[in-house]
Amino acid sequence: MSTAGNPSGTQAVDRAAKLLSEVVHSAVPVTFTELTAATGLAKSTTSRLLLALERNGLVRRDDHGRFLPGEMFVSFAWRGGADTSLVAVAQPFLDRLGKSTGETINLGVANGPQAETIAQVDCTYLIGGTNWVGLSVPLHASAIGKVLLAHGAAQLSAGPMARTTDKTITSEATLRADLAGVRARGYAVSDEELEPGLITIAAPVFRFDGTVVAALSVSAPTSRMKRETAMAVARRCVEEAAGLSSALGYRPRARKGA
Amino acid sequence: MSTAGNPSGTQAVDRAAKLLSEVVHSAVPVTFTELTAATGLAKSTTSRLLLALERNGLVRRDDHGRFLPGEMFVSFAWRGGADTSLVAVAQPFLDRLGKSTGETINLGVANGPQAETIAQVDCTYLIGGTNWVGLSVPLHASAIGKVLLAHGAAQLSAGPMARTTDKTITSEATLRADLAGVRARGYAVSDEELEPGLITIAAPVFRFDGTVVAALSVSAPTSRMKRETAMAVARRCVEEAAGLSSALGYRPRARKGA
DNA sequence: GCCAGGAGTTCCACTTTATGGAACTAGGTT
DNA sequence: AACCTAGTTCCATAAAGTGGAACTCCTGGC
Repeated sequence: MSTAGNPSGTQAVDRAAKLLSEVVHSAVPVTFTELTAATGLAKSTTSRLLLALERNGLVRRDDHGRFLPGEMFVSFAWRGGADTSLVAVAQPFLDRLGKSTGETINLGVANGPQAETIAQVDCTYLIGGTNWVGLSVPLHASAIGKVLLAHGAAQLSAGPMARTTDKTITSEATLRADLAGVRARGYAVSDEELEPGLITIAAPVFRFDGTVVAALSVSAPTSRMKRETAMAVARRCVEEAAGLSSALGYRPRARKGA
Repeated sequence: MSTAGNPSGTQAVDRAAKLLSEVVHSAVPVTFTELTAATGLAKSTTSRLLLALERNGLVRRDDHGRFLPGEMFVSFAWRGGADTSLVAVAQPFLDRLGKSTGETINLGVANGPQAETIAQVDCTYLIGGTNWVGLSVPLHASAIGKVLLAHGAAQLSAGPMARTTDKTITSEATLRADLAGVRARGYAVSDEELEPGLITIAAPVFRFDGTVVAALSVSAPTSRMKRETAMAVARRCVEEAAGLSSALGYRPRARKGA
């Protein structure tokens, strides 16, 4: 009647999915009336579809009759769905960042007293990063590690900080100052601190509750990462990390979602 | 054609939901063919419905074209859907336990060095527990706390253990022995260890990965909780806790789900 | 206690939309 | 190259979904 133009014939399912999406993406329980308004469907249609969704465990009602995501979502979440699918959610953001910078992109998380790379997009040049997925690097020397440290997502192990290049930060005071900078700027830089000739910039990925769960990074040889380039790259990196955070339910300042 | 007898007219949505359910509840990615077989739908129908689900972010395909839960599920999980909905999932189990014992039922989780009550069903007697939701109790003196401790879901704070009654366990060795008993028996008992005249029995609630996330408890005045009653109550409590665990995706011994 | 108004569900004639067999396309295997 | 197997697109058919109106159930006002 109004939306028109469905690629193929699946109106009922599409409408049901739209309702579901409203329910799931809302931060608070949604009322029947809000749903009819949001989707523009007739009351009768909305009612029937919601009943079907409820019957199938896709939505449930709270004690005021408002709609919440159903058993299927909850069960998925409890089964650890989130833990196993960070890479999948992140992929589009990595790809985009890779396309716009041309450099090697990585996603890293804390793994004990190290930073582990869990996803990568290869650079478009002949000279660049090899495959780092599965590799763990020292927290204090890598950009990803510094982001995780700066936001309390990882803790340094007790021992002294290993030196891997002559630029590696090994003093606790220097590191502390650097981490403060990371928080202030919104991104971390490792300028030949891990390997000579390698510059990496990394930005934090936040979860719904504001905690940092991962870091997104761009790595390039010093030859391709001059000061001005670095600024632009850092901005893009922060942008994509913010996009990913948002996909994970992070809402920067507001407490109640739209 | 076969299933027949739908309460009301929503075939397409029901079928789509069934497909979705297969995908979400499977431990591993599901192939197109498995889905046609599992649901008994025509290839063309399956194809159209899956396309619709995919278009709406309810399923996605891995690189082999197999189906996985989509962005909507992942996003829900990352937003902490699990954290906020334990009570909702648990409610039916609490209610059932409350109905069959008539006593005060609680659900508790670890909160720092204490056990916090997050849900309750009031007892059917005039004399019984007041409202404990939101209250935190010492780990070593409460049944819920002992369950959490016994399964590594909570850690005692460093200081000495506070005595609240003359039966409170305050020696580390005694507590350690008691916790071993909790693991062996499958439930914990606090017999006037928190408050004189109060007996509580608690059983662990497991998550998909076998870790304990909460404890389910039955509390009664000593006057109503004699030895034989206690045994029956403990059995019911363990039963319901197991049911709840199962709802959270926990599969006791098997690794692969049904 | 009764009536008014809002919220949601059920009914039913209408017709749009989903259905499934068959034809078709895309990979992979012998 | 011929032959499977897996999956998508087509299309006539009819079954399923649609929405307006009637109906039921609450809730609050007076």
